Amino acid sequence: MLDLKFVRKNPALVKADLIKRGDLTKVKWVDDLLEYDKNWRKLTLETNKLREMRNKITAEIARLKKENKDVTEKTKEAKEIPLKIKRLEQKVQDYRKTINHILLNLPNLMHESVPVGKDENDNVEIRRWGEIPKFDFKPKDHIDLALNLDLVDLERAARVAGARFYYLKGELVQLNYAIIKFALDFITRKEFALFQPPYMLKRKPLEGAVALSDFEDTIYKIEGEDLYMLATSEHALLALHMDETLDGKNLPLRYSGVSPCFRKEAGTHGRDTKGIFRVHQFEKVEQFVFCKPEDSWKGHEELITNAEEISQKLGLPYRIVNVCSGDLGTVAAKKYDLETWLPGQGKYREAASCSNCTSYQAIRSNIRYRDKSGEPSKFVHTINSTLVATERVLISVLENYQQRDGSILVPPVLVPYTGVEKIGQK
RNA sequence: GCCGGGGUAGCCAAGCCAGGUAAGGCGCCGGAUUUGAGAUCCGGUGGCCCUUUGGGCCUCAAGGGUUCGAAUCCCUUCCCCGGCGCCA
Repeated sequence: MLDLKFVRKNPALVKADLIKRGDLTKVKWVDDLLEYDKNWRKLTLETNKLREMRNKITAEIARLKKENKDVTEKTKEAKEIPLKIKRLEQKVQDYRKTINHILLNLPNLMHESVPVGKDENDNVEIRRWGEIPKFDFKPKDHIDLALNLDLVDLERAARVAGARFYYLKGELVQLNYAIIKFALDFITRKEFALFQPPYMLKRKPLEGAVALSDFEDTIYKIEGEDLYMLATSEHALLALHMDETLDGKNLPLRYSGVSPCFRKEAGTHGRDTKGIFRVHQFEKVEQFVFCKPEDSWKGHEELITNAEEISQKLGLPYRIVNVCSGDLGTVAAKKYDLETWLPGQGKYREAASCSNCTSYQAIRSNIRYRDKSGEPSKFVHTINSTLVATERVLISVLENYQQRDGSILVPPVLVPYTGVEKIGQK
């Protein structure tokens, strides 16, 4: 979320950003926020004055008792204060809750390079890599390819778990783990520290990472417990340093998480319903960086470069788009999507996503750093990016490496991991 | 899941039984001293608010209660350690 002190000083800036996002209803919230903040500060001061008075009388009583003097008079005087404090405190808390609620629902400030636009159609392509493969036959989509080779079972998955679930089978399971291991080796060489995080998180750490609407739209809740299924290891890696003040000389902290990801995919009915493109669970290797504010934009470029390098090594053509203001999401200040070419669909589709969240997650999660002892702490910046989301990569490999006979060549860099050069050879 | 012991500042800890200004040590930062380093000495070392060379409030795992006053007493929850149980 935004820093209250920042909004206090720069309300016009915050409003202008909301207009750029096309989020006009929230513009008025900024004025409301300032009003609540004013009242909150006024009552906080009053409460503190009362506390001061109480503390003084209390100390007086302690002193008199030590001298064995009568305290009934003072005690009577003191008895009246706590009730007043309690009443005021309640109001202070109410204001604070309202303020926090507004802050939690205001989106991040965007970087100036974010294109203004309404939806994904306004995203701006900034570069392409790779030759779009030419086939001397009509390329199949990943569903036909996988079903023909008996590499997935979607019907039985639907019967036992529902739509958007799948059984991966045989060599596709091997390929899946080959990609994960390949990615882990890659990111280890880049000196990222590996983490396999908890696959469930409590509400509080999650609130530090995501927009509140995500709790309804994307995140699965465990019934009867304060636990939520992990939607991405990004959330668990952020939570790792919740409420901590990091030592500035250890920054940046470069982490990589590997985990399954569980998502409700609410509101996507009718889109990408077939196959394993949009599913309720998948595996992902993630990059996550805690850094100083002045380093986050450079870091953002580094993470997308890493994701691109993986696609290049796998030989998968892709393009990078700069996601526009209307499609950006609440927490990111800027986001690149990496879209790989899918011959079966004849278009580029999202395979990875790289966001600079600036201080937005750090403030929500209360993660600071300090350069020198005695200096005031500052909020860190956080950056996250997919390295590989395995199911999306599986689709891309299947479609780009398909052969006329329906078999699939294994990308050369994966052969050491799969032990075979071709999938589905009779 | 049951029984027992715990959670105090960046870290280690005293205080809790018996309510009355959060000891002490380490680390770190700054200063003094020194040719330099070390040793020594002095000061600092979380968050918030205000009329900001200053002042005040909050902070002893979290939340509530009792009290003029709670780290200390009572209740609830979370987490850690040990033992038992269960277990891939």
